[in-house]
This record gives sequence, structure tokens and C-alpha cells, in this order.
Amino acid sequence: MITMDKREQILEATADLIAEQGLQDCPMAKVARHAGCGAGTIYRYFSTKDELVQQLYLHLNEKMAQHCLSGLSDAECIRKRFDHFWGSFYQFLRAHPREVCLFDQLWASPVICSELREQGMQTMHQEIIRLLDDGKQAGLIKPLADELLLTMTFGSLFTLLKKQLQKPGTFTKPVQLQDLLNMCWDAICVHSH
Amino acid sequence: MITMDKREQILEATADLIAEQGLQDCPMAKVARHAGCGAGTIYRYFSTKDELVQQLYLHLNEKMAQHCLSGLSDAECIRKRFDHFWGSFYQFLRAHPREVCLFDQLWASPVICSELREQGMQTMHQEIIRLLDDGKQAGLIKPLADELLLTMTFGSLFTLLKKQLQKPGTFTKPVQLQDLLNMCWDAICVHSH
Amino acid sequence: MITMDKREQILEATADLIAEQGLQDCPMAKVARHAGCGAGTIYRYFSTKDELVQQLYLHLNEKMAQHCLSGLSDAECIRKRFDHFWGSFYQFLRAHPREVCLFDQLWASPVICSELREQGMQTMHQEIIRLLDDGKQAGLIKPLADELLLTMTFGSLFTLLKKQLQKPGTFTKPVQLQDLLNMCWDAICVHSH
Amino acid sequence: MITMDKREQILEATADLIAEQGLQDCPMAKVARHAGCGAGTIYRYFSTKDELVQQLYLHLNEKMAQHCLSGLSDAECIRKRFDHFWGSFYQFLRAHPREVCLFDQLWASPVICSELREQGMQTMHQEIIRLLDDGKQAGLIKPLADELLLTMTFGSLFTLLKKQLQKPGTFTKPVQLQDLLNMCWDAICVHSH
DNA sequence: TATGAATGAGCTTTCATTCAT
DNA sequence: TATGAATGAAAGCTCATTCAT
Repeated sequence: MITMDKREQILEATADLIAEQGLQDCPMAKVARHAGCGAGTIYRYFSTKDELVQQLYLHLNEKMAQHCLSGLSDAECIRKRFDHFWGSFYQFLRAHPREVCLFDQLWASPVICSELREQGMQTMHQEIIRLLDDGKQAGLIKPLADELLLTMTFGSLFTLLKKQLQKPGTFTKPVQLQDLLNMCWDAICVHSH
Repeated sequence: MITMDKREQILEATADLIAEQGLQDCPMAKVARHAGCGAGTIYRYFSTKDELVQQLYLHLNEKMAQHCLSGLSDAECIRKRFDHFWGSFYQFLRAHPREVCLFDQLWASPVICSELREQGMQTMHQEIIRLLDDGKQAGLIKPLADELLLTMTFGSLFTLLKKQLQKPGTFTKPVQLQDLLNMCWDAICVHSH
Repeated sequence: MITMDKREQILEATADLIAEQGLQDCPMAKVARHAGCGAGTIYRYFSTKDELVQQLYLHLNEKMAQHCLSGLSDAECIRKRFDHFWGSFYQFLRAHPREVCLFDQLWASPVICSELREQGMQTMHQEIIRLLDDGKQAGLIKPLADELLLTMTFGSLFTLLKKQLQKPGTFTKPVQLQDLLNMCWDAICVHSH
Repeated sequence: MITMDKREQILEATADLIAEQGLQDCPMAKVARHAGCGAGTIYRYFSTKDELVQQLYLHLNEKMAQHCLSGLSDAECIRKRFDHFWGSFYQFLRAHPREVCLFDQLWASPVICSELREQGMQTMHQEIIRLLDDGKQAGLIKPLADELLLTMTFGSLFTLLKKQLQKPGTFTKPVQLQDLLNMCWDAICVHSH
């Protein structure tokens, strides 16, 4: 924290405020106060409030992608790779509840247009698509569109993360990661009868 | 439409505007104009803009619940009931893209606090929980928390609906409902080996 | 003043402030205070500050044109018509020093683009051009371009009005209107030798 | 240009920007960039933005006076001196359209108060007043106040210069300098009948 | 009861000026 | 001496809400 540069300070302050108060209650003055700088200073780093939010989105994606893609190895079997990837994804966001709030807010905002949404996810998407294609070729994964398979897994995990955050009391027993991964895998894998 | 009362007109106008322009670009003056009444009139029916949005949320939930719960019969087998319920859910939202936008916006807004979110979903939740419990007793469904099972199915389907709306080009082949239901069922059902 | 409508009140307030403090020191908040209304109210009548200033410009021109063109008669001889028109012009602005300040500010501002400047002057220009053409046909006025003749007269009179206002002490003896009109006429009339 | 000192560079940059973009759109940061120095540097030469603009005004006047007063000789006859002086004035500004814009902007700005306006013009005024007085003594020029005569000539010529710049299309035939000088002279000279 | 003009707090953004380097 | 990042006051504008009609 000691040597965080001003740009990062502003991004962090914005992230905190959006997560705590929502995108609607996040005026530049508050961001500035929370970042410990004048309001005008923000505009040296971001030309617009929209751009600040967009940059924050890309920043978050990068951090998440870095975490999720580290340690992945094609040497492992499909299922291991699947668990590794989505397990990392889930655990990263469990450990960073602020980021869950943020993604939820940002994805719903018109400021993050669909091109940007894509752009942010690209790195992670490419990796998971490679995994899905390998699985389909091996006959392990249902022969459905990548985008469809991907969205099912992503949607169920992210929605669960959100719910755990918004209504923590709901889950009396702690949710077991392996249960989740099994469900996600069962959803897309080929079942022999 | 002819005999829609003013309250409903206002709710409909709000729904249209939020879906088209986003919750952020939906001033009361615009709502009034679109609803064909004066701005002051809205305040006869809703004490506050927040309340208007909250009532809209409950209104939407009611309409959706009505559709999803109609025709359900305990006489059918678990899997049929599962397909019936979630199939209705999916098809209702496919046929009402405006509502997908709306739910997406409203769930992310701080105006819809978690109690309200629950309250809106209650009717549907009760039904699906009954279904899940029946399934678990029959040994067909994984013995995991209802809330967890429910969220997995709901999250994957809703996320997919959103994606189809936001980036329609993604899905070159039309998504088959039965594929979706199979995936959702496979995720939560017990697989014998 | 009792029954001045709000739009006019705002225009008058703007006129006062620009004349007294300059276009640069005329924030909407000041205008609102001086007009006795809230800042937001101005925007019900003028979509933009620029539009307010533009409408003020057209408003001023109209008032001036009304005054200068009243009582003109083609029955009079050229010189009489000349004196009548430019005399009215001069006396109107002598009686309305605020308007001199205003025109000076507005003509120099980029808000009043050249099309608008033209548009405002059009009525008066048409009349004076008719007069000049009649004079030229009668061999009384130099056969030069209308725009040139017009600008010479206009420029000298307006500049003088400005100077009288900005540095009233300069003119120890009061300036005689007839002297001015003689000079202006001498400038453009044909002199026999 | 090679040996222009920083102060002059800043003045020139300011002149360019005001002429191109207007006094309102001329922030110090832009001036600095255009002058090739840091924003802080400007404050070594000018204590304030207002002072910078005021100094620019005086700088412009000096340059113009130098040009207009060169080559004047009391040996010539009154009319020749008149034509020489105002001809120089007109031709200088025709050749320096930027300066026309600048004077127009600066005269209308509250930054150039009336004392400063006078101060800038002083040198030229003294010369033209001497000329007018000589002309009046010789019975050639109307016995009116110097300031009045001066303003008539100046106002008509400058207004014309401005119009030629702002709406060049107006003047289909090029304006002849001698026509202008004749008009200006006719305005103030004594006409025998 | 229904209206929509009026309000003013609060938003984003700009920019003259300062000051640590 | 020269720099340009930082500042924060002040600008234009929006909009939920009120209230006289």
C-alpha cells in the first residue's frame, strides 16, 4: 500500500465505494476523498467517470484472469483441468467478495458495453474454450456450443457466489467446493447409461 | 390494454423505460410522459421513486410466478415436474426479453434490497423447493441444500437468457430447451455408476 | 413588470448581468437569483446556457428593429430617411446603454455565430439596403457595395456609442446627433466639385 | 523566431490560441503546451492570467503603433498624412487578421479595463490628434471634438476589417483602400457649397 | 383528483494557481 | 530556474419531489 501509485489508489477507492454503496452512489467527490486526493486529480488519470469505471472493470478482469490461469497444465486430465480452472475462479471470488459485488454492478451497468464485457473476459474465455474443445474431442463433454457450456457453468457459480454474499444466512452448512464442481461437471459431461 | 388502470400504466411505462434505457436514465418526468400522465400523478400511486421500482419488481415476479406455476401437477414424475417448471421459466423469459433486462437491472440495484428480492421470489421458491425435496426423498436428486440446488439451476438459465439477449450473435445454432433442461437436471441429479 | 412572464424575467436578468459583469461572470446561479427563480427553472425555458444567450441576442435585435423601423416612410427624401433611420438607431442605443454593452459582449462571443448575427440584423439590414439602393439610383450615394456603405455607418456610430459609455468623461461637450448624421452622410454621399 | 525569448513565445502562443479558439477557450495549460513550456513557467513572466492577457494587449498595440507611425511626415499635406496614417492602420490589420480577432476579443473583455484600453492606444491617438488639430486649424477638418472625429474613422475601419474577416463572402468585389479613405475623409472634412 | 411548473441539492467536469522536485 | 502533478472552488446541468391551480 505504501508505494501504490495514484492511479491504482483511485481504482481501489472506486472499487471500494462501488462495492459498498453501489455504482449509483459513487460520486467523484467521494472517490476523491476515499482515494485521498482532490477531485480534479482523478481527471489526470481518467478522462471521464465512465472511463474510470471501464478501466476498473478491465483491471479487475486482469487480476482475476491472472489468478485463474496460473498453474493450469495441459498435462492434466480434462476433469482435473476443469476443476482447477473453475475451482480457482470460485475460490478467487470467495476470497474477494468485493469483486463479486463489483462484477455484479458493472455487468448490469450500461457503462460496460458488450464489447468491453467481451474484451475483459477474453483471456479466460479462450482458456476455457480450449478445455471444452479438448473435452468434446475426447467424448467427455456434451457436443454443444462452447458458449452455451461455458455460460451454464459460469452462471451457476457466479450466481451462487452472489447469493452467498447477499444472504449469507441462507447456507447453514458451508458450501463444499467439490459439490459445486461435481454439479457443474455433471451438467456438461456425457453420461453413459 | 383498454382498461388498464393508471397504476398499471405507470408500472408498464417504468418497465419499458428501464429496459430500454437502463435504470439510470429513467427520470420520473420520462415515466410520466410515457405513461400519459403528469409527474405529480405518479406520487398518488407510489410514495417514492424507490417504491415505484420496488413495486415494479414485485409486479414482475407475480406475473412470472403465475406463468411458471400454472399447469404444474404433483401427479407427474419428478423429472417431468422439473422440466415443466424450469421450461416454463425459460420460455416465459425467452418470450419476454424486456423482463430479462428488468430483472437484471433490478437485482443489481440497491433499491431492491435482499428482503425484497426474497419476497418476490418466494412463491416460486416454495414450489421448486417442494419439488427438490420430493426428488431428494426419491433418491433422484443430490442430497444438497435446496438453496444451493436451486441457485445452480436458476443461475445457469438466467445467465444464459441474458447472454442470448445481450449478444444474440453468439449462438449460431438456436439453443435447444431440452439440452438446457438436461444439463440442469444432470447437474443436480444422482448419477449411478 | 408586474405581469412579466418568467421567460422574459430570465432574459431581462441575463441582460442585466451580462451588461454589468460581462458574459464571463454570469453563471446560471446568478441569473437565477437575479431573476428570482431556481437555477433549474431556467432550463424549462432554455435548453442550454448558450441557447439562453442566443435567444437574448435575438430578443434584443427585435426590440431594436421595432424601434428603428417605426415611422420610416418612403415618401421622405433619401437624406431624411437616412437621418431618420440612423438617428433612431443612435437614440435608441443612447437611451438603452445596457443594450450597447450587451451587443458589444455578444458580438464578440463565439456563442453568437455568424449565421445568428446575420439573422438578428436581417430586418434592419433589408431596410437600410433599400435606402442605399434608392440613394445610389438617385445619384446621391456613392456607387459602392451596400455592405460596405452600411458597415461604415454602423461601425462609426456603434463605436462612438461604446466609447461614450466606457469613457464618458472623454466628451466634454455633448455629442450632437446632427453632427454625427452629417459625418455619416458625408462619408457615403456623392460630393460635387 | 530562433531567438524569441520565452516571454515572447508565451505572448505569441496566447495570441494564437485566443484568435483561434476565443478568449473563453484558452486555458493556461493549452497556452503552456503551445508555448512549449510548463504551466508553472508562465507564472515566472506573468503574475496572473489576467496580466498575461493585459500584457498581450499592450504588446499588440505597440507592434501596431510601430507600423502605423513609421514613415509619417509633417511635411506632407493634411490629406496625405490622413491617408498615410489610416492606410497603414488598415493595411496592417488586413495583413494581420489574427490581430483583428485579438483586438475584437480583448476590447470586449472586462480584463482590458478602460484605462488600459487608453494606455494601449495612446501613442497612436496622440499622432492622429495632432493631425486632426492641424487639419482643423487649416479649416480642412470639421471643428468637432478630436475624440469624436477619431472614433468615427477608427470605428468604421475596424468594423469593416472585422466583417471582412468574419464573413468574407459578403464582399464580392474586393474593397478598395482608396474608397475607404475617401469615405473616412469625407466624413470629417469640411465641404464647401 | 390530476397536473406540470418550480425547486435546489447534488452531480460531473474544468481550470487558474501552487509547490515539491 | 523550470516543471507539471495536484488542488478545490466554481461552473453547467439533471431530476426527485412539492404544491398551487
